[in-house]
Amino acid sequence: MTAKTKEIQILETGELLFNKYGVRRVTVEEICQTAGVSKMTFYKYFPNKVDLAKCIIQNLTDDAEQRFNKTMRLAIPFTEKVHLIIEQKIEDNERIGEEFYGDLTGSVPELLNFLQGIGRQAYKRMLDIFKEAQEKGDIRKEIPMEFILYSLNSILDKINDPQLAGIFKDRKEMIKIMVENFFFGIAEKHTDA
Amino acid sequence: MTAKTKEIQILETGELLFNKYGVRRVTVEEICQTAGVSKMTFYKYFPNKVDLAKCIIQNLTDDAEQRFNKTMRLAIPFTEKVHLIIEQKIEDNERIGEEFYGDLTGSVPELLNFLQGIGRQAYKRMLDIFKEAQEKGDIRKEIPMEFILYSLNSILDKINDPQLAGIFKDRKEMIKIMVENFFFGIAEKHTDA
DNA sequence: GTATTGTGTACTATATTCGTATATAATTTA
DNA sequence: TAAATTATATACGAATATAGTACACAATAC
Repeated sequence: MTAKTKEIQILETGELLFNKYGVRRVTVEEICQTAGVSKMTFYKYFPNKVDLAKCIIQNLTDDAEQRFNKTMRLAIPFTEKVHLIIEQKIEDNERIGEEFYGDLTGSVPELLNFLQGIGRQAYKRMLDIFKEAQEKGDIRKEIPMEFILYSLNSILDKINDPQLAGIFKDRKEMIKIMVENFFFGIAEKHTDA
Repeated sequence: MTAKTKEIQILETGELLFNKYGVRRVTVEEICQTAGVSKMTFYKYFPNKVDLAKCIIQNLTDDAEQRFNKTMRLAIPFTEKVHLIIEQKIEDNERIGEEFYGDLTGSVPELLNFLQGIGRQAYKRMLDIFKEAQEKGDIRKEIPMEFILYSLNSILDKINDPQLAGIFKDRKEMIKIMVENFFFGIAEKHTDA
């Protein structure tokens, strides 16, 4: 039927189940049964459940990075680019279900560090892009890069703040608002680049 | 804040979590924490988790029955009534989430019997209504009531058939098609009653 | 053939969950 | 206020579920 390797079957099944129920509520055996794979095969490819989750997140992140780079290389005005990036960020977040994400920060604390690590990498990439944009004149020159740095960190932290989560109807809405506010609050007004 | 009793808080929390994750994946302690209730209080009102699930289903069923009776007492044509009933049935099904329902028939077999019992009660009520409808001329007289009985049973059985589940995109779609087919396949054609 | 890859079962150790006991706090009622 | 009711928090043993491994065997690829 499917010419997929067992490893890919496990990865796809994991993504499906984790998105639906979160990491905590899903067992290794359940993944195996759903994927049509024996437990031994699972442990051949992944040391444990949390590592599978990490692997899935890593794949999703790599995908997101590729799309991000692709968009950044486009020869379009900066503001337009930012719009595309925001839309992509929202799409990216939709690919990790609310339950999956909830477990990352809550019941499986090990994954929180992992995710924060990934966040920091993304943060560095963004910083380079902002520096470049500032040199090009897309971001106001008088804003210290340290402030942008601080603001970005602030956003990354707040994403996991339960108090803030209560203000918005869901996480996606929160991210949308925050990212839009961040970008367009610092963007130099200009109609074309 | 909420003037709700602890028992109602537990019931509402249970409905919420069971609908989202199914009975199997939710623990008693989780219900208690989410409901803001101690475990002792839980066991004061409910002997165990499965019994809570039963209670929730019973409540939903009672609600559905009330709405059903209300609709049946309306002075409108039979076909119109059937349309309303179908819509209600679909709404009823939407109130029990896919995951909740899945656990009822799968991992928590005790609940299957319970649900089938409820199904049989509903079945008796329906039968009376069909008899009345047949006398009134809303259903073709030449159809033996035994066949209607058989067809109804057949539908109730098939709802839990995993093979059939694969044919439709989801359970709701399946029920909609089956109920519509059942009703309008036996309905006497007439423009008004 | 013979590697390779995968399966199925059984098994132990560990972790989770259940349900209860107990002592204490908060609230209601008389 | 005193007594009764209701809820909580913690701890606990028992039952259950899950993790991860060992082993013997089957299917498939080369």
